[in-house]
Amino acid sequence: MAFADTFKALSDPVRRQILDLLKEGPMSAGDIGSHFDMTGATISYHLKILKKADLVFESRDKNFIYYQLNTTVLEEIMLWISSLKGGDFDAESK
Amino acid sequence: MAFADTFKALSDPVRRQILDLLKEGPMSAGDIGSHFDMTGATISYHLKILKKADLVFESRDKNFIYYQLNTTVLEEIMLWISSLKGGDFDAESK
DNA sequence: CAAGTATTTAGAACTTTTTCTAAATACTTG
DNA sequence: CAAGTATTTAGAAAAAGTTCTAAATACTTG
Repeated sequence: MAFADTFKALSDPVRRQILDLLKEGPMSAGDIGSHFDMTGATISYHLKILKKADLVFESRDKNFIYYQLNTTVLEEIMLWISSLKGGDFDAESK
Repeated sequence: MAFADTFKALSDPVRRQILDLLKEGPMSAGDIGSHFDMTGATISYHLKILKKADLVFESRDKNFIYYQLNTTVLEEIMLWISSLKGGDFDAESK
């Protein structure tokens, strides 16, 4: 939702790992969970936070809910970070 | 120190605001504190976390401790984020 | 529609983070 | 060195975040 939510969402290692998994493509909640030693309920909690931060979105098919990366918000984060580095983004990348 | 510490450090709004302040240049702990409605002890706590994450470093002069941005770590963060966006950083920025 | 699978929600326990107050340390200068 | 200013440390209280178990919801298919 907001800038602050995105940073909060990214601050947890489990959630970053979930995002890494989703680089490969959409994945059901259950599949995601199978990569962790945690209950499905806990995974669901993390997915909710990622969803709230607009870092993922879901789509339903049959009995599954598939989660997918949403990278649009990352742009904003990159801009903020590069602003710390003293200005323009493109100018720095040679 | 580690990747995870950097994200943790960036997850707090106060700390992000401190980094924003430091864009203008080095600042003493007291000066930084004067921008917030918090005790100096709390500011000191946040500075410690930023320092541990290598996002700032300090230098002493007279009776003051000046804090300064250290942007080198941000590179790593940017790389991780851009990797989520499906690969190369420069290739995406047109 | 009943039974089964997938996922989420609720609520409690535990852990971590943030903040404060009070005291300690560090340095400067008369 | 004493007094003053700047900052940090310690420890406690409060707030926020993470995880679990148990139960609820949602959807699918025989």
